[in-house]
Order: sequence, then structure tokens, then C-alpha cells
Amino acid sequence: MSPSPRKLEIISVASTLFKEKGYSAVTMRDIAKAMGIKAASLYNHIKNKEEILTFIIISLAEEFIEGLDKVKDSKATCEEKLKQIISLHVDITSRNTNGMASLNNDWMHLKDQLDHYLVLRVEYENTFRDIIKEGINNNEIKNLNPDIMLFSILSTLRSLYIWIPQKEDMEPALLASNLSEILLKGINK
Amino acid sequence: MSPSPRKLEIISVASTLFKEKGYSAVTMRDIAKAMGIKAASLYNHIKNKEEILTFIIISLAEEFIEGLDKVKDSKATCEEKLKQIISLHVDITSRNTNGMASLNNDWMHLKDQLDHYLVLRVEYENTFRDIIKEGINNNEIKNLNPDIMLFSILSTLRSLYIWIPQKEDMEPALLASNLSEILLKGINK
DNA sequence: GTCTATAACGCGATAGAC
DNA sequence: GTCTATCGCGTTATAGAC
Repeated sequence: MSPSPRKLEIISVASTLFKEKGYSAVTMRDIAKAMGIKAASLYNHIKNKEEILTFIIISLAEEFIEGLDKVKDSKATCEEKLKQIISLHVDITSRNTNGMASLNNDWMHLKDQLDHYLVLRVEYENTFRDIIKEGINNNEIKNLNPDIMLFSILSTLRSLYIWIPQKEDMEPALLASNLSEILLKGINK
Repeated sequence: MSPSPRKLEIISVASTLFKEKGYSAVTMRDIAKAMGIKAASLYNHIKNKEEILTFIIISLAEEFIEGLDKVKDSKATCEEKLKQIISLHVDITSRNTNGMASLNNDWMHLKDQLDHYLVLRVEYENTFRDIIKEGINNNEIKNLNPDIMLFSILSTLRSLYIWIPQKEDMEPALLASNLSEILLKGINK
């Protein structure tokens, strides 16, 4: 079943605080105060603090996997696929910059779903790497170490959550096209 | 005066734990246990927990400022300067991957020195951006949004602390030259 | 320099009134 | 659905013995 509106509100408020101070430094009292209620009242909507973090991280991770699978299965060129991945990151991050902070920095505080998260992350990186390797075989991409290329591009994409809120005036589509130019011309032959 | 060996040992052990779980989730008991002593004993060497974090972050931030100032004042081409900056990051990060995690993720928990840190960070980014702009004026670098180029390169360099420990077999010099190829060919005309 | 003991406080979470 | 009150435990940090 899908979360109630009130639960989603808690998750949204918590995301904002988690981005500012990190999951561990945010207390249930902080979250409650930001919502104008008492900490005990939060437990009518959520099981515990961990559940909030789990929801934030797992739903984002699954959104990325889903998006990447569509890209993988398309019949586009490798360059087109990479541009689609860049747009995927800009798109998801623009809609949830706060959650992206937890996805990047707070995943190690997952308990029940830590293993699940790690599987998703490895799966994502493997699929991404395969697309790069496909480009190398196609002669679309320079024959350099694919791990370094993956690391370089993914580091930039994973940091978008810090940068996008500082550039609210920039259109996501424009950002994606500028990023594609910068990231890909370092890869294209 | 410079810190005693025992104090440096505490800072080193704490850095490792801060990288694994983040500053807020690491307790003084965790640090003490990792050193084989009791938490109370730590206070013979350090003032409080915050002092450990402050030392880790400020000394790294100053090392970066110092390194960047040397690059800025050199008479190299812009491309050469950027390669030197990449080497600077690879070098500092290779020597202290644990501390780099705190520099990236725990700076908001600084108290006394938070403002100082923020000044250093802005100063670093401004100097870096000026070098990029210089390259645009020199026709060495594509005339794209310098903020996006700065963000893209710096995001990758700031994420090196995650990646370097996974690739211990890779020579820092080789990593720096591969990164220069990938990062700069997306900028060079 | 490390220890035990403890102060002073904040934490996540629960019970039960309304 | 929110509240007050509270439990049980963990937190940083200090005092004082050795």
C-alpha cells in the first residue's frame, strides 16, 4: 500500500533536515518540531526513524534502476544512451535534491534494507559500466580504463544534489545538455 | 605548537571511523575502543570531540589552499595548471582518504571554525574558477558556463576519497594522468 | 596516562489520556 | 491524531584514584 499524505509529509520534512545535518545528527524531536507537533505523534504514522531513511533511499534507488533499464534496452547509440543517463540524473535529482543527499551520504545507516540497497547500487554501476564498454567496442568511446570513466561521470552526476539548488534559475534541460557536452567530449573520440 | 604523537593517533583513528559512519554517528567510546583505551582517557590528549573534527578539516582545507595558490602563481598554461590541480587532489587524497570524507561530509558540524572553513572553501572555488575563466579568455578552453565546468571537475576530484581505496593497485601518477585526459578533453577545444 | 565512577543531559520509543 | 509523561539507555565530559 502507498504511504498516507501525512507520512509523505514527514518523509519530506525529514529529508530536508537529513540533507542539512545528516541522518545521525537529526533527532525525532527535530523532525517533529519542524512539523509543529511532538515527537511521540510521529509514531502514529511511521514505525521508527529508520523507516523514514529506508523509504527515502530505496524508492530513489529503485527509480534509478528503472530509468537505467529503459536506457539499456533502447536501441540508441552509446552516446545517446549516455546523454539519456545524464538526463535521468538531472531529472530525478531536480525533483528530490534532499533525498539525494541521503542516498549519497546516509545509506550506511540502513539496517534491514542495507543489503538490498548495496545490490541495487552494484547493479546500477555494472549496467552503467557495460554501456561504456559497449561504446568502447563500438569505437564510439576512447579506449581508456572504463572504471575511471565511470567513476568520473558518476561522481559528477551524484553531486548534482549539491549544485542544483544553488542554480535554481537554470533549466534542467539546459543543465543536462551542458553537462553532456562537458562529460562526453572527454570520452568521445 | 604541533600535536603530540598520541593526539595524532587519536585523530587518525577517528578519521577512519568518521569515514565509515560519519562524524555524528561515531562516539568517543567508539574511538577509545579502537585505540584500546577508555573514553575518559581521550580527554588527556584532546579538548573535546569537536577539536578532532576541526583539526581534520581545517588542516586539509589549508593544504588545498596552499597547493592551489602555488598553481595559480605559476607561469604555466591554463591546461598545465588544471593538470596540476588534478594532481594536487590525487596527491592529498591518496595520503588521507579518511580525512577527505570528513572534509566533504562533516564540515557542517564544525562550530568555532565553521566560518573559517566556509571562507576557505569559497576562496578555493573562486581561484579555481578564475583559472578556468583565464583559459576561456586564452582560447584554451571551450566557451561554456564556467560554473558548470568547475562543478563537474570539482565533483569528480572531491569524490576521489571514495574511489582511491578501491583501486589501491593504481599508481597515483597514472590515475592523475588518466583523469586529466578524461576531465580536460571535455573542456579543451 | 589510564582508570572507575558519575554528572548532566539527550536519545528513540512506548503507554495511555483526550 | 496529538498530547504529556516517562522508560531505558547512550551521550559528552569531568573528578579524582592509581
